[in-house]
Amino acid sequence: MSRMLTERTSKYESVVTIVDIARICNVSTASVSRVMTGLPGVKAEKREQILSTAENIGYRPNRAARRLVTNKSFMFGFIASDLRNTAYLEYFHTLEREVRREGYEFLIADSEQSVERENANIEKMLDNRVDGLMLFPVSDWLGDGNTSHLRRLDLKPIPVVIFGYLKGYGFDCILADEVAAATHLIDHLFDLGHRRYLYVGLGDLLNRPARERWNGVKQALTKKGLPASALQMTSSGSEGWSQEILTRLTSKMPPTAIICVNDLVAFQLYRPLRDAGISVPQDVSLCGFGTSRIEHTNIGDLLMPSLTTMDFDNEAVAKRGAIMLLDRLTDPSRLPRMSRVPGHLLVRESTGRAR
Amino acid sequence: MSRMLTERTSKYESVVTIVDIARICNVSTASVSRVMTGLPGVKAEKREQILSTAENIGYRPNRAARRLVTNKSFMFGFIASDLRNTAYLEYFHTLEREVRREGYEFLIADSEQSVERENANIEKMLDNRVDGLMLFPVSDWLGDGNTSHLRRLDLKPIPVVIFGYLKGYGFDCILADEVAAATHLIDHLFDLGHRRYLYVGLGDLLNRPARERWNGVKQALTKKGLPASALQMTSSGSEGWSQEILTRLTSKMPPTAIICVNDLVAFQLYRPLRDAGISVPQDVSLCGFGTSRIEHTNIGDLLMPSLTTMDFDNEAVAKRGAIMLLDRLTDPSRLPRMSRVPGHLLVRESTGRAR
DNA sequence: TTGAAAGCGATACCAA
DNA sequence: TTGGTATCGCTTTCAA
Repeated sequence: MSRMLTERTSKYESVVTIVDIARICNVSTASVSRVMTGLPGVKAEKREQILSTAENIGYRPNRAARRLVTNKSFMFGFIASDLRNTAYLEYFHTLEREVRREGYEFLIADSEQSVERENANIEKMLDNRVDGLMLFPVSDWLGDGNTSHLRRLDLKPIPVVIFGYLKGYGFDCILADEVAAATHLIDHLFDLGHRRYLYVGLGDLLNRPARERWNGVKQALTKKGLPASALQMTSSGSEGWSQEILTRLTSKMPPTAIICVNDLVAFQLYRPLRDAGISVPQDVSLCGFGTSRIEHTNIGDLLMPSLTTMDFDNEAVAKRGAIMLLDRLTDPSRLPRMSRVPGHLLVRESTGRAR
Repeated sequence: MSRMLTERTSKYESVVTIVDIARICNVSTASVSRVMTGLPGVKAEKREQILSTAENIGYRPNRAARRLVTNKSFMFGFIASDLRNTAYLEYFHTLEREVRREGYEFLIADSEQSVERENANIEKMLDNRVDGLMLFPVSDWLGDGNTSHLRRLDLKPIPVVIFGYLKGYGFDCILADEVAAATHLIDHLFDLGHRRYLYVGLGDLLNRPARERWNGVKQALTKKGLPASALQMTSSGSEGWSQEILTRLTSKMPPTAIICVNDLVAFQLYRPLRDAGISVPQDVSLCGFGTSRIEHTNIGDLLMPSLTTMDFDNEAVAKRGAIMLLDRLTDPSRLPRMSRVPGHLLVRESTGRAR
């Protein structure tokens, strides 16, 4: 602290407070505060003077002090289940834009797929008295139903929007409609004449979106009276499972359409299929879920053939989520909602008529 | 505020403070504070009692109050020049890991390529009294030298690390060595027998990394006594410029190697080249800069042929940046440094011997 | 329309 | 090893 004071006498500007302004303008700190917070009850002339001296001496309100007395932080918390996933960027970007005009700042934390870390992050956010929380729950990825630590959060009078699926709590939820997406995809393939399908999952037996996609595929096929075959893999290299797929493709009754749990998995099939002399979509149709983008460029568009996929509009999800949070902020007593955003089919080159 | 109080009597837990603990344990708030901050000078027995009652009644220190009195925020600021760029994720992820154990939280903001917004973000961070700031300057992208607003930041006694290039200020800088990277790339191609090169930039005449890459290419070629030809484009669609490239490739003395300003630009050439019947690397070698990753998967690896590129280790950059910040935190008087991290060449299928 | 003063919830100094 | 208390910068009654 004392070093701080000596530093202030060095090259650094000193920090000014409302007391300085009050002294200069010969008014009370109360009046300065009224002006700074935009409250009425200060004569226009004084207001002007206060505003201009504040500007002149470079006054900036101390957020910590303001937070302490108002018990509001003017901050939102954003907790991602795994920030390495680029989809969060799109979410965050949109969310930030949506609430920026309301003057909120963002505290961000990464749970890295760990329930313990998620809990610690929530505690941090509460310690900071965030005015609202956007939470991408780890439970969506681990699928072990381990959500009891969220009970404590539910007891707090703070608006929370869950970006994912969670029931039994008083939170608003927003998520993509995976089942409907799977249904659309099957419809598309069915219309092209496909009757034998192969679903390829990858190390995602517990992952909620992947599970819902698979369920959606099964339901849709069952409704059409068709059998569904799934390949669930856990390895991360493409070696083993792509080999297995090739084997099935060269069997007596091979699948004519392959549905991958996500675009990335589909991408990894391009090379093994080409090396085996199997053409897409002439020999087999290929499609995925969710669009992999890098700076506005769809990777699935670049590949040859370009990949048919069920795209989810992350921006739309984020916008709806932001609205949910803002709504709850103004009316904390409203009933919690769960909202599912439909995806849309991007038909590209990788799907064609069944041979 | 009154609503808050009524709410506290409803389903929500009430908020506890050190006063509550002090009363229950029959000690002063000073002692409680000492225990909570881990300071010595409290008898073991009392310490135990305080700790357990704190645990029991669910006490959590109020960050705002602590910040106000200590004049430290225990927060770092992270200002990205454009968060839509996925590279920031890798940076943030690593930075967060590196400083997490020190107990810092993260305030995040997006400048969206706007100097005005960058300045507003800096003000926000200062208002929050962040203990350190990681700034990706917009000037690196706009290249208009508009950095005067950073002077005010330079006058503050707060550690800042610039992730990018900036001179004339007292900040530490960390960035990738683009010129050396370009040199390596040329060396690689030269060794393969290439003598006629085409550099393809895209809407990045002002973008600092792109400029440095082009400069590096020019320098390297000049040193070898070779001419350099560049194509600078501003359109975002690949239509016009890819046509121009095809024209050059079918001219009398066509380039045998194409160097793209980044991987994404290279990706967009795959289709037009294939459609024109030009094979890579048989007819022309192709390479880029920077690796485009989606969740650990290198896109350049998936494409056929896979793309040769100069990769930059964002994790290494982030780690060095974190160390710089931590170093300056402990010794504010050290001289500012500028550190360049070398890239490394990923030789893949898209480059081969000159024909 | 104004100002005096009482907090907000911690920390840290000083005396005991 | 303790406790009393001033303090951080601001908001917000309450009286004037």
